[in-house]
Amino acid sequence: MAKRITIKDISKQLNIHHSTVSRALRNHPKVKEETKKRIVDYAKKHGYKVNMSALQLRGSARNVIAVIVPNISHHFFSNAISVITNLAYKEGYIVSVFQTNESFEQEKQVLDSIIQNNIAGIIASVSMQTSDVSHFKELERYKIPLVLFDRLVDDIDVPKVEINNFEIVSQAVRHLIENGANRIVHITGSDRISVFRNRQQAYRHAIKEMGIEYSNTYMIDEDFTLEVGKSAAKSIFTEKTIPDAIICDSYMLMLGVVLQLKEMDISVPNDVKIICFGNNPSLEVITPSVSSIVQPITELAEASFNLLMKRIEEPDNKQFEQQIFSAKLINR
Amino acid sequence: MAKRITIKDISKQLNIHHSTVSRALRNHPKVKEETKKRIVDYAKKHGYKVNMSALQLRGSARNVIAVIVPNISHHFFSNAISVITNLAYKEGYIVSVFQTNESFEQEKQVLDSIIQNNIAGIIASVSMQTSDVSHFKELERYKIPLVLFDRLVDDIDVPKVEINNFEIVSQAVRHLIENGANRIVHITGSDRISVFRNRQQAYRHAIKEMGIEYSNTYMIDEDFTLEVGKSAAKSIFTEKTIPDAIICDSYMLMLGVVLQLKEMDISVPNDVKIICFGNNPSLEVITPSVSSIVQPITELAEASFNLLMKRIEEPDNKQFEQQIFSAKLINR
DNA sequence: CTGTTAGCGCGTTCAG
DNA sequence: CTGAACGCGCTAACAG
Repeated sequence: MAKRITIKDISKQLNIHHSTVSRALRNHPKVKEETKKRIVDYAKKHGYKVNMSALQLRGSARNVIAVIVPNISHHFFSNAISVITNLAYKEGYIVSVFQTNESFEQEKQVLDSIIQNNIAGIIASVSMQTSDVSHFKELERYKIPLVLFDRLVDDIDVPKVEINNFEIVSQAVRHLIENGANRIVHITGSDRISVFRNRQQAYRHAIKEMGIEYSNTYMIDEDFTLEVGKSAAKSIFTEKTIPDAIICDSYMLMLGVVLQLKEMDISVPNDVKIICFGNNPSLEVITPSVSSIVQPITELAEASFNLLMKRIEEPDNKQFEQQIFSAKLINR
Repeated sequence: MAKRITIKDISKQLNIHHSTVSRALRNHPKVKEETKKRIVDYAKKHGYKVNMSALQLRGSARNVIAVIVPNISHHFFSNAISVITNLAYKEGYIVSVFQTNESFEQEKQVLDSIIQNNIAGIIASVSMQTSDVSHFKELERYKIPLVLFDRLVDDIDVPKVEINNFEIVSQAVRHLIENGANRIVHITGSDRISVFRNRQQAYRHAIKEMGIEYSNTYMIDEDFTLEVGKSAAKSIFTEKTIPDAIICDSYMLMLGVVLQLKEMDISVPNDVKIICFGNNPSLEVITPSVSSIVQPITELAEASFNLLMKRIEEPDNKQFEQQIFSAKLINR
């Protein structure tokens, strides 16, 4: 049962004290070049690798960043994770991903295991079912910095990164109305989450402002899957008054909606215009064509990461920035 | 600077030796119920959490699984990661994701940092530029179990999970030819990777078998992006003989191809039929319509995870299973 | 320049 | 049933 080689193994073999070996490997100035060379050569030859667990235990290093998202496989989140992973890697961090599956319970468990694992910092998008945030507040006690992105909650004071949800949805509503719509439905997430709450407020505010009476907010508080989108469309389009436009807060939901409308022989965009949130390049070739709100995912992810780094470097700076990036409406 | 609470802190407060505290928290039988209760209550009240780094250092626990993929944001991989993360979580593991960006160098570095971090096991899909596998072989020395999935390499003896690439591509070729195609181009990855090599062999074998002369394998050994797909199409469709069908090994490449053909006013599927690999639900609503080869991602991910668990539980069992799952051709 | 010592948090001896 | 001692791998402080 070969064990992994340690600093002590090297020290025994070379008859040098293990602290000297440690110094040599850390490139400490006060080690004779010759012994340093011997040590480094031996280490390389025998595949010595530091044991991070030991460093973590000593408190001298925390090299893992946690990213918490509701669903890794959603295009928006997987892109964000991809960007964060590359940035983190450059800074010497590893990324662990955690998936809450939109469940409050799982989110709490996830935070638990993060605390157990000596993690350097967290970038999180909260689950749809999160209302109570005490589990996030608990992180303070363990001095684990937290940055929220996209799916924010209000009652917690940490750096936050989001897009201009209010403005972009207002713009979307105006755009639809100017193009003849007057029965717009908004398919969205739980109003516990500020992203969705802001969008809902924008929606209501804008249709009122434009003098429209019809208002229909269809709230979904589970994972945004294609199936959920289908059943949303089914229920919306069997009401007495059916809409002539849809604003959909998720790409996946939109796919479901489009498929359902196809089945019901409702034509897009003739009978119903659709605008959805989403950067999926497939949108370019999707028919019927759907306008979309493109989010600057890379910028969001970069900003989140940079804010986290700042928090890690200056743990006592309690000035929490809130950064807002602009999404763009692409008309198709 | 509040530190995190440890077993010793509890022991001091309660005037009990820390070893007893440890036993109580691990629910060791020989601790008086009363003291156990005192300890557990105190621990819960003050938010005690085990320090995993300490456990790892002692060698009593490794609770992190690494997943290595070329690009996290590709639908196939993000789905696999999502499935693996959920399974791992149930078994008490955390998942760290690593992205090689299709680079051999980064893959080597990734393995380095995995070794440093005392990781329990690895599920990997190799990068496009990987030919030499010595960095993977090095894992043996550190007793870190490895399972390869989807993107395999031959010269290494570990459990492997893949789909029936040869059969499904043969089937795709036959399907195209039976539907009138006789100039099929295959847009694929590097032949260093067995997935792509198998598909290329299947392609060549099948067109030969069907008595077709035209043969065109377009190999790409970088990340499968939309842009790469576009430029592939551009170069393919400016040759003297242009194809009437395409088999495309990636969804993203296919999107690029379709966009480029649109620009060139080449009609799909009238002028060119396309079959691509991919499970993206967008395929249902993409126009022009594209047939696709659907991979059983969930099964692949589950199998990989289970094989890894087996390797972790029986590290000395050198019987390496190779599991093959069936993809399905969906005609559109 | 190098060796000694101590301790990070924990669980497992081995004694009582 | 509980306490004392040890060591996992590493580095920092101290002593030569």
